[in-house]
Amino acid sequence: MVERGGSGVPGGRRKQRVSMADVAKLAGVSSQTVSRVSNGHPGVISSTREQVLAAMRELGYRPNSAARALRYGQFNTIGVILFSLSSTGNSRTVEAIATHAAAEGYATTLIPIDVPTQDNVLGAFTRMGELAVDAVIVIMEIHLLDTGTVQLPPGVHVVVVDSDAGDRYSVVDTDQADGARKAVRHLLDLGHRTVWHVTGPQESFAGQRRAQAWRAVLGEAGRPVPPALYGDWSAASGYEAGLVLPEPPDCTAVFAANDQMALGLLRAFHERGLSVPYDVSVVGFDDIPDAGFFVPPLTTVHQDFAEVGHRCVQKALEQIRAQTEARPGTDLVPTTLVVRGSTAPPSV
Amino acid sequence: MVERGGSGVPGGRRKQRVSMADVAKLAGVSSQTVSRVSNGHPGVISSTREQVLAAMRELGYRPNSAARALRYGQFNTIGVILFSLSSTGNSRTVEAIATHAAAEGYATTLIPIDVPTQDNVLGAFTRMGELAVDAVIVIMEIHLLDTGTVQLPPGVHVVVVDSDAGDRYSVVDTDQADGARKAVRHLLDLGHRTVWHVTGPQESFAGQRRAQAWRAVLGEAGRPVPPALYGDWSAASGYEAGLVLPEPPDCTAVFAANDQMALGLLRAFHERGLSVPYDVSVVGFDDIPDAGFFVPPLTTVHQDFAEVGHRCVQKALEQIRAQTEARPGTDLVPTTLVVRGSTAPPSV
DNA sequence: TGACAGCATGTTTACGTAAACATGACGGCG
DNA sequence: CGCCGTCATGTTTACGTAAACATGCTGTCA
Repeated sequence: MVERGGSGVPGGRRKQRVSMADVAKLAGVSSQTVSRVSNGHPGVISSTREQVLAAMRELGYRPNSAARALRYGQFNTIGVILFSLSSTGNSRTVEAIATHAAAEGYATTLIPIDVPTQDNVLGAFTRMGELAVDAVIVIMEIHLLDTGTVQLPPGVHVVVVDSDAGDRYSVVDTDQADGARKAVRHLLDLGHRTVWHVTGPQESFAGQRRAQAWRAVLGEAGRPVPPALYGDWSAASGYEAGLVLPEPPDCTAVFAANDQMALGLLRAFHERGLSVPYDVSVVGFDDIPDAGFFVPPLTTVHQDFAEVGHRCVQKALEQIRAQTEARPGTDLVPTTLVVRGSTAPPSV
Repeated sequence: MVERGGSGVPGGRRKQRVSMADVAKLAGVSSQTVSRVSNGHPGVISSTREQVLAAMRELGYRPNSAARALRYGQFNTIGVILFSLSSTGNSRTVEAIATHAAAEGYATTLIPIDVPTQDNVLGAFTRMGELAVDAVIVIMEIHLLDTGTVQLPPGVHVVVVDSDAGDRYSVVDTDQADGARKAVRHLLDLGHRTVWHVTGPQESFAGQRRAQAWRAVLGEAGRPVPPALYGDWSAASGYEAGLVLPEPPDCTAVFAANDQMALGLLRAFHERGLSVPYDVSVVGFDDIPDAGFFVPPLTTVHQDFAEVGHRCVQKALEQIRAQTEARPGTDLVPTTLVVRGSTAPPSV
């Protein structure tokens, strides 16, 4: 391949990118015609089109998306701000977002926040303004955002996941409360007198909602409400909780705020010589792929992360296309209870 | 806020974006001076700088990254092509990529491939050419890529994860073989006569490597090589395998190619009334966060996904900065064996 | 036959930024 | 006192694309 000589660029780094002008020159047409071919516009006679396509192939032409974005004022990109990708649901939500966005011709840009301090979140939002993004999906406890200082750049649309900010933002979330209700009611229906609860981290909105619902169901049913045990989503914290829970018949049923903590519980009970589900019933939340293979298989609340991601993209695209501001409101994705082997009527 | 009147744009959608020219007009300077302030260039007297900054604040100016990218010929973005984000390690690798990229001022764009057919991969690569990306990290069995038809756009740098394509691409991967060796040796050292193996999917490069190493270690030690049981990474497939493995003393040790299949094994053995580790020892691979809370806690090979992601970014940035083509070669990240409660000397 | 519609294609311009070059004022030194 | 270097700032231009407008040719119908 020969170094292009005609380029007026003096010395240094040669230009690697093939532009429309290059294609146009080779095909012997104007760059506008190349543009029309490139975008499939009508009004190009087929012989010309063929010539242009041939030139494109020969030079390996690819449209420059920066120039396109500049021209159109759009990036065809959705940004996702998140704290951690490792947390159970996030990666599945993000995957769904990326897949659906791709199907709509949008790319997905990740904006990770290593430590969820106010400063970092703020920084991410600031950076985001400079980022090539048409809309942003925030997967994070929203209370980190709303100290008032954080100003979203205008023209950027926002959808939020896992949050109580439905009054200010457009929110999509799993119906945490309903899921938790299903879990607790299932245990009560089996005949348990009451249900213990291992919570998520206290600053987690999802965790709070699950705990609230747990408390509410017990209250409505007139059952005693045992003290909550505080976990942090990790199996380790579930294990810790499992070691300090009282023996049956004081505790015959536990609702863990997620599956990993439920796993920790299972291990703790196993070590204590308590049989699940005969001595103690355990219900989790999330329905991670492995949940069916715990010992025993875990009864849990299934979250449809894919649907959450899907709706996020829908909402974001709606906003982009309609040029609307985020319409506040919360969109709840329903859950289902998956009954497996970790729950049974109390044996006492 | 008042609709700007001076804009020559007729009718329709008003321009939302504030440009340097707007800031310049308000501050009473040229747009070049605004550019200098925006980029922290020297040679702007502080009073002028203040004026410009004030104007920026007042108008809410944010640099337009499309224009920047066009000017610089760079996007400050790394693309990640992947098949699934849900697979154990991928989400952690991607998270590490995103974090390290962000630290270097690069955004991370996800290019998901829903079904790993040749067509789709090809499509992703084609799209990628149009995508605003300076380098690409491919997390995927590479053999899907190299039928020869797939042509990477020139000027895009590539790093590959989980592949044997070290002769053509720059590859970063966990040292699969060494990890598997450690697992098998650990079991032999405990006194087991031989070790059974539940593999990953046959088209997985990582799975192949682990299986090869397993076979090699047994061969070197002069032990019989039992038939491999074929799994697909899922706990379900591990469970299936666990149901058909022979009773001790024919089978006293199993090496599962990942932790989820090991989990399935544990459940199968539990159902069969076999005690782990007294009747059968089990070793996994990955060291997922929950592995320590399986029943019993799983002995497994720890993969440093974060390091893999880190090195990917390093390599990608090296290529971008040096304007070098991908230097072929494989960079292996070491593993560690984490011994927990699922392995013990054979009781027979 | 001439005017005009319709169509393929070319030319101009703008998108927002920043490098390269131009300008002009001021101060120091011969 | 005048020349020139330095420094703050302005002006021009190019990056690649595509809309808007311009051009020129062909064929048709009055």
